Amino acid sequence: MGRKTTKSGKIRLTEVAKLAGVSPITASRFFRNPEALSLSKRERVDSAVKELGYVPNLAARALASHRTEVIGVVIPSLTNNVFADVLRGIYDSSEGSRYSIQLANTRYSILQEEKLLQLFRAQKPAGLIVTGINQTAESRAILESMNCPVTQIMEIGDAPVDMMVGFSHYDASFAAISHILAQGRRRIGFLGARMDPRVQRRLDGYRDAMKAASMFDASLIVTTSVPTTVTLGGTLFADLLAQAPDIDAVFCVNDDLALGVLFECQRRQLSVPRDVAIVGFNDLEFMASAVPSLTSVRTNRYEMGRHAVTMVIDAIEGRRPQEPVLDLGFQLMVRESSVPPNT
Amino acid sequence: MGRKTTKSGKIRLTEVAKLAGVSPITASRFFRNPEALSLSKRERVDSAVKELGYVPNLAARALASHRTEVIGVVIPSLTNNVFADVLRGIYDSSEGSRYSIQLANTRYSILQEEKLLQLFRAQKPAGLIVTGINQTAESRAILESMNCPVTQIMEIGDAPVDMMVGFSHYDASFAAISHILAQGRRRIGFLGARMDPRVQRRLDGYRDAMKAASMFDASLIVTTSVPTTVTLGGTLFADLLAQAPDIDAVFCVNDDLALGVLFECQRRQLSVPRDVAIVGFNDLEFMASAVPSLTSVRTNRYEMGRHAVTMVIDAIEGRRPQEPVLDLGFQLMVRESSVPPNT
DNA sequence: ACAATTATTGACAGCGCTACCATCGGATTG
DNA sequence: CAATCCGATGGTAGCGCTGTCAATAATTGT
Repeated sequence: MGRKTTKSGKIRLTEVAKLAGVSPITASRFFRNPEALSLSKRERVDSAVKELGYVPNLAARALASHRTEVIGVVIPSLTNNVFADVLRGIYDSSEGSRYSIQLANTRYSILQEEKLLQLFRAQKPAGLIVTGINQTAESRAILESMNCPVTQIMEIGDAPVDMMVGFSHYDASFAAISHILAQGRRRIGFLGARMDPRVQRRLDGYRDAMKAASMFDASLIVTTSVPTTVTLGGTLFADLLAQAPDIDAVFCVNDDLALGVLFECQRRQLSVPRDVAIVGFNDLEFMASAVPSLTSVRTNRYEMGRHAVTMVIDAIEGRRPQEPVLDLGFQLMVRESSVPPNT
Repeated sequence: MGRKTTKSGKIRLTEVAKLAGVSPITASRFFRNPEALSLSKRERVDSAVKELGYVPNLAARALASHRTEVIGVVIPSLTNNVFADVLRGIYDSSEGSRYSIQLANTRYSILQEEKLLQLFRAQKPAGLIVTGINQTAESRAILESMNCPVTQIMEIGDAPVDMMVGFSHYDASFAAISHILAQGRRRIGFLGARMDPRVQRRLDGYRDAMKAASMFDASLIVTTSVPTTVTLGGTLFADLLAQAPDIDAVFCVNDDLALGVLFECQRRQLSVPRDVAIVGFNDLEFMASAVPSLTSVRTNRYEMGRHAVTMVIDAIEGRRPQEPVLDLGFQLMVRESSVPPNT
């Protein structure tokens, strides 16, 4: 009579309920709201589940409950190291919870984002994490109509769809430029690639900081919509030198560009930081180990992912945060590339 | 009477069928096997779907059909650039298909992998992509019992669970070492971190190439189980120099380590390649742009992702490949860091 | 021209679970 | 002590779709 088979046969909730001597609905509640069961039944169901090796059928659950346990994540890039860290935070935080992550990649296209959100809407996710605050009106309408918690990540702003976790790219950039100015540099170039909204705000911070110091000059700015690479950093730097040969510092919107600039300086026998100071953005791991070590703005990417998931899950389960906008800030990591060579 | 509401109300397949004047099952077939419908009905259903803005309920579909349209992907790391490229290929190829990707991260733990595979088994995915060929016996048993196409990626071997796409890490490493030896270098150090199975095979290739040239010396090898970073490359190189001061070349199991070695050489005023040749692995983008440019082994990561998905989808739909093992090979990208300075 | 075959189509039942409400003791209250 | 309430439990009905198989229409061969 040993039909307590672990074989992936027909173990449904009904079987569990039978073994535990309760009704199926009680067994169902064991998973969704165990506190509602009396201790004795809870234990009986628990051991029945274990004995039978029961695994819930998620499709049936979703169909019957009109809900899923999926958190959708919309990011613009899979190759950008920045998002790799965010994703790691997201996956780390979602493990152990009942929710699973469904990833979607917009490739920096807001139209693609709109399509992906439509897809998500059809799936009725339990929660959603989207990148940035520059959705199209249509995307925003979808998000607002979704009837599930939404967290916008990577930056913060005034009008969250629901919740936000990020930092001010404008402030971070402003702080970086202020630091460079404080080192006595006057002709600070700006190098930007793949000018997404967050990079635009870094440019705004640069512009305002330069204007505040009466150092602004449009010919110090070189940008392109091309995706970032290290090689591109060198190219942009060459362009910058061509149009403003007297620069004494470069602010790069990300660390890959900064590394490219460093290599280009080596190629041109320019001394860093004597001839040119270099400051990057994101503080990827290699920045500390370059020669000279490179100054950068550290952002809390992993934590951003963790918080985003936690906020969404908490909101799904009714624990809404006091404050919907969470500012994770940034830190300027001052290194050799931006301070006087002989301090 | 204009109840052709686009409002996300109650548009089920039944409504579509009614509007199209067919039975629900015919409407259902429109999605799963449109060729089976007569042209007239196909068009009627098609326009009904569009008019009503019908979106299939995936949960109901999964419940009724005992299948999902999910392809599970098991990778060991989210931060490793190598997998970022593979993932990009996977997501790019899955877009436009009916299948969605479910990602899971083992963090290089084969026990974690086992757990994740158990989870996947419960969800009955349509297909599975797993990293490497070193699953536990238990994992392998799960994979074989899953009754869905499985593709192992990143490397190739003799006994595929089902299909494979990758390349020989042993051969790639052997080729790299042969190249360095051909440049007249004799004391070639080996730097390895996070010694996962694929890195181990690179070590095997190194060892055999060195032995074949009668140049093998265990004191030339420095490895650690710590995860790779650029900084670690410098540290390992320092260790190597300490235990074998006479080295004239370094082979690094990945490009991050190689970059770290380059920086460490700059710090120690060692000339590359005159004093030390450097060769990396993977050919990340920055290798070409470093000063000097760094030799590396190019691997077709993006293509690996693309092929893996294509193979799985084809197999799901009954188009099994002639040859279950696909070798994508590698290319040695010879650059300044490994050739004589004055050629 | 007629049986045999093949392409289309539909009826029925049910996938495994949970929403909704009903039930039923027992505790609380005036 | 009856009226009320509450926590714990169960019964009934589907959720929206598709597998199975039978029924019908179209096609073909001889």
